[in-house]
This record gives sequence, C-alpha cells and structure tokens, in this order.
Amino acid sequence: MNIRQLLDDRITAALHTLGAPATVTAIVKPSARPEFGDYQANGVMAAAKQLKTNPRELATRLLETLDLSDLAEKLEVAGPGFINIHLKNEWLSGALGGGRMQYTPTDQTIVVDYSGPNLAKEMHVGHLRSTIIGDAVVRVLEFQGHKVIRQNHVGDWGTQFGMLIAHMVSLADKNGGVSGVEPQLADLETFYREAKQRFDAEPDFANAARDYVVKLQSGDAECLQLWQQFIDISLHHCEAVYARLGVSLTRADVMPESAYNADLANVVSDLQAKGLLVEDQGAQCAFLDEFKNKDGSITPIIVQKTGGGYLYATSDLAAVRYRSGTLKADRALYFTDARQALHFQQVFLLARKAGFASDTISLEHMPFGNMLGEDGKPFKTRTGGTVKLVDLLAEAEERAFALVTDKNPELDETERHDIARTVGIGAVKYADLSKNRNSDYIFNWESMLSFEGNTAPYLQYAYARIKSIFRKAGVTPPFEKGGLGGISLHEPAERTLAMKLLQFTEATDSVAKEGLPNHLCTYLYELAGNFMSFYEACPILKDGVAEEVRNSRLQLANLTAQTLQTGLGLLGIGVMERM
RNA sequence: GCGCCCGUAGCUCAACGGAUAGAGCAACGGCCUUCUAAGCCGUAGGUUGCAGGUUCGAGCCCUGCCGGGCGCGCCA
Repeated sequence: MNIRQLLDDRITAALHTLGAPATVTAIVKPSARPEFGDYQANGVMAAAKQLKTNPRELATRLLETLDLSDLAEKLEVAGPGFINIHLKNEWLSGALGGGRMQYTPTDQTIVVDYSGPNLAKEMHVGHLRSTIIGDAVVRVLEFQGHKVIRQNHVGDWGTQFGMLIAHMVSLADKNGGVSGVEPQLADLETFYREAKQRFDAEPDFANAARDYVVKLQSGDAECLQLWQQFIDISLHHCEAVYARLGVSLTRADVMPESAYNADLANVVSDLQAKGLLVEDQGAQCAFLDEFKNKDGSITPIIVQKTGGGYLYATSDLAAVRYRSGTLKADRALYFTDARQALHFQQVFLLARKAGFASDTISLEHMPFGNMLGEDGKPFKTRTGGTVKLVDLLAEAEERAFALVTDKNPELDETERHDIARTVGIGAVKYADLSKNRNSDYIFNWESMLSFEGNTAPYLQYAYARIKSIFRKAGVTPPFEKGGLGGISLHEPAERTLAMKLLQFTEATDSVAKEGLPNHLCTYLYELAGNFMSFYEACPILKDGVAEEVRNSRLQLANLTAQTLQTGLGLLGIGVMERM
C-alpha cells in the first residue's frame, strides 16, 4: 500500500470529473510543513491554468466533489491553491494493521547488470559501488514482486588473459604441472603483477602471451582449459567477497563477456544488413545522426576493429539483444561507472535502430561516480596502489570490533566478532548506499563508523534497542493477532512514527523507479529518528503506563523493528539482537 | 574544440517544478539513581558558483559565462 499513490489516484480522478485534461494529475506529496497536514496536492494550480480558471476556486469546487471522508479528517485549500490533507488517526492505526509493506503482484521482467568485475585481477574498491548499489536495487525490485534476472557481466576475455596463461604455463613447467600453480593463484593480484612485469620486461614472454591470445580466440582446447581454470579460481575469489559483503550474486548469475563471443560476428553482419555500418579506416563503424557534433562530424560507434577484432560495444550490443529477445526483459538496468555514459547511449540507440532491443524495453544506464579518498583524489593505498576489497572489509571489521569492545566489553568475544562483522560491513555498505550515486563519493572511516548520524550503526542500534525492550518486557514478537489490542495514537510522537511506518513503500517505489537506494536510506534514518524521539517522549515499560498504552506502544516498537529489519535487509545490511 | 556529470551551511550530503532550502558531522548549551547516553532536546550556521530567461511559483527547466571531474575511431 502506498498512501501517496492512493491519494493521488483519487484526487486525480476527481480533477478529471471537473473537466481537467488527462495529462493533469493531483501531484500529491508529503506536506512540506506540519501545519499543512500529512499530504498536500499541488496539481490544482496547473489544472486551473489548463482550464483557464481561478485555482482557489477550482480547489474549492474540487473539495465539494471529492470524498475522502473514509481516511481524511480534514481537507483544506491553502495558499494559491494547495490542498492540504489531514489523515484520520483511526485510519492510520487501522492501516498499520496490515498490508503496509505489501505489493500487488506484478509481472515485469527486469534484467539488472551489476558488479561485473574483471576476472584478470582480484576485486578492488572500484567494484564496490556497482556491486552493492546494484544488489540493493535488485532486492527492492524482487520485494516489489518483479521477476529479476541478475547479470554479472564479468570480464573474462581479452588480451590480458594471454599474458596470464603464459605465466601459468611457465610456472607449471617449474612446478610439475598445472596443479602446482594453484597456490600462486591464491593471490591473483600478485599473480597479475608478476605476469605484467614479465610481459613488459621479457620479449619472449610477451610473444608467448600474444600467441596464447590467438590460440585462445581460435578455440585451442588446451589453452581454453587453462583459461577456464584461471576463471574458476578468480570467480571463487569473487564469490568469497560476495559472501562476506552479503551480496546476493551467485555463480548462476554470471553471464560473462565470453558468452557472447559466438554472436559477435552475427551482430556485425546484422548491423551491416540493416545498412547501419560503414567501413572507415578499415574499421566497421556506425555513424548515427544523433551523435552529430556542432561542426557536423559524427562520433562513430566502432563495432569491429581493423583486422577483424571486436570491441566492448559489440558484446554490449549482443547483450542487449539477449536481454531483450531471449530474456524478454521489460527493463534492463546497467549499474556502471559514469564514464561509460556515452558508450551506453550509443549502444542503446544503435540497438534500437538495429531491432536488437524491442520497442517497449526500457534501457537504463544507472551511472555512479568514483570512490575518492579523503583528499578528494581516487581512493588508493598509502603507497598509491589499488585497495583490495578484502583488505577494506577486513579493516572495517577490525575497526568495528575495537568499537564494540570499547562499548560493550562484557559481551563474549564470539558475539563481539559477530557484531563487528555485521556492523563493519553494514557501515561500509550504508556509507555508499546513503549517497546519491550520481556524484563522486568521499570514503571516510571516521564518519561511517562514528556510529552517529545517518549511519548503519545508528539504524542497527535502533533495532537492537527495540529488541532489548521486548526482552525486558518478556514478550516475543510476532504478537498474537489482536492479542495486544489496537494501536492508538495520542501523543504527537506516536502519530509521527505511525505516519512514517506507513510510508515504507513510498521509499521502495522510489528506489525501484530511480535506482537510487539513498531514498530508502533517508527513509530508514528518519524512521529510526522518529522512533528515538518517540521512545524518549513515550515511556513503554515504565511505572504508571496504562496497559492499553503500553501494548499499543509495544506494537509501534515492533512495527518499527520489522521495518528496520526489512529495509536494511533490502540494502543487504544485517541487524542484531544487541550491540 | 565538442559532449556528459557536478557546483547547496566550515565539512559530508538531502531536497519527487511548489509554501519559510533540510539532515548529520564539527561548534556551543541542556538531559542519565528509571525501558541500551552507540541516545534525546535545543542554539548557531545559506544571496543554492555567477548573470539572464520561462513559470502563478525555479536549487531543480532553458541560454550564456566561471570553476571542478570525466568522456570523445579501433582498451573495457
């Protein structure tokens, strides 16, 4: 249930009965200020304009037509033609009883492309944003009832694999077979660095590497086997990181670049058949008018190199065709670096023109900025190297462990480690998810683990605090239906909290539509804040609290805990009973 | 040169064309013999980079500047 949508639908319908054009809607939003009620409808002014009438007059007539008496206490015209909506307390408490977080089943198929690490190296901090933002959006879409198909478009193909295979082979010669190489593949980063060094320093090695690329691409069985072995090990690394991060990707979601190899020649010939390609300086290019510059030149899309090689535009075109044609996606979302914006514009447009994408599929690039260090420059180690994701996560857990130990030394060590894991990983993820993905993001240990303000620990603490109330009260949710009586809203803090509890789906709808998990973070932070204020203002278990009041407040607390758990769960962040 | 993104409080960030631009951090002042003070309440802090324009109404849309980041034919 989505109150905002409900009000919007009903007020929009009323506007239409007054003769407003179909394009006019009620534009219902949460009210800007408490005295303006719970929601406000802003669409009357625009409607009056269309109807060439006075907005306040139209608003007044609208109130005569509109019957919201089942849920609204009071509707009033304010300012130039706003309609302020005050909801009934009884309706709010009733609405808390059920369906608050439920969705009516939908049948959209949504492909989400995210994470997509390059398997030549170990995952580093550059992969974090795509992985966790994409995963959060995926969970929200599934929560809404959509059929989501994850696509982990890993980089498993290209010239660098020749170099890696050459290094594997030469090590195998020294270590008595390929199996002897496995220990060294445990550290992919070092393995890659060594291979690269040899490639740059040893001409024989470089030549061997280039030969392996050719053999690999021509389907040489032995070479493919070595490649496959390398890929398997690298994917195991990724899976370990996913598990530690609490990311829902599995091996079944891997749809590597190489999977499209067999289709690349078809992509090019199909584009040719449609007359979309011209040969330019030996390469196959599409020159689309949409990419014409002011000087009349056109930025081309190269789909086949001089010499016949294919590029990432080619495999992305094949991927669009697969997602649209085979997977039958209604939407395809791409969580990649903002630098690829032009590339995706090109691919999406060319795919449409070529008929690779259906007329109805929505192709959406969800770009994000870079992760920067505290100095505002790309996030690096002190020595300027790439930060491995596992190292970052280990540090987060260590820092969290120190903090938990400081706050709660009486907990046994195992529990403190469990808490540190949930808090540390949650803090890293939340720090990223809570920011608008479009801009660059400055990574800062202190602010994410300060446990103050809009952080994961604050939300986790709110949850743990509620659980503590239940332990103290000797009650265990879920409560028997009706066993604690109804929820009554008397105090302002109770009403504010109830209202916020009812707005959960407004937040998830927004995340699903825009691909912006920070909208859910903001919601959860406000919810936790509303709960904290409520908890200060409205005693639950203290002496002198009447039983009905106590029971009503216990239920509000329980609904808050459920919502925090569900909401954080959608962000891929865990909660704990105490911290 | 062309194109995309960004510019909001000292710092990190919100804001779905709507009413008086919001949080947090940092600063300052209160609140623990009573449900976890990892908390709550309050004070202070702004010409939303600049200049025009569209609109009943602009941080948001349009145009031009300034500043930053990133792209722009054979890497992904």
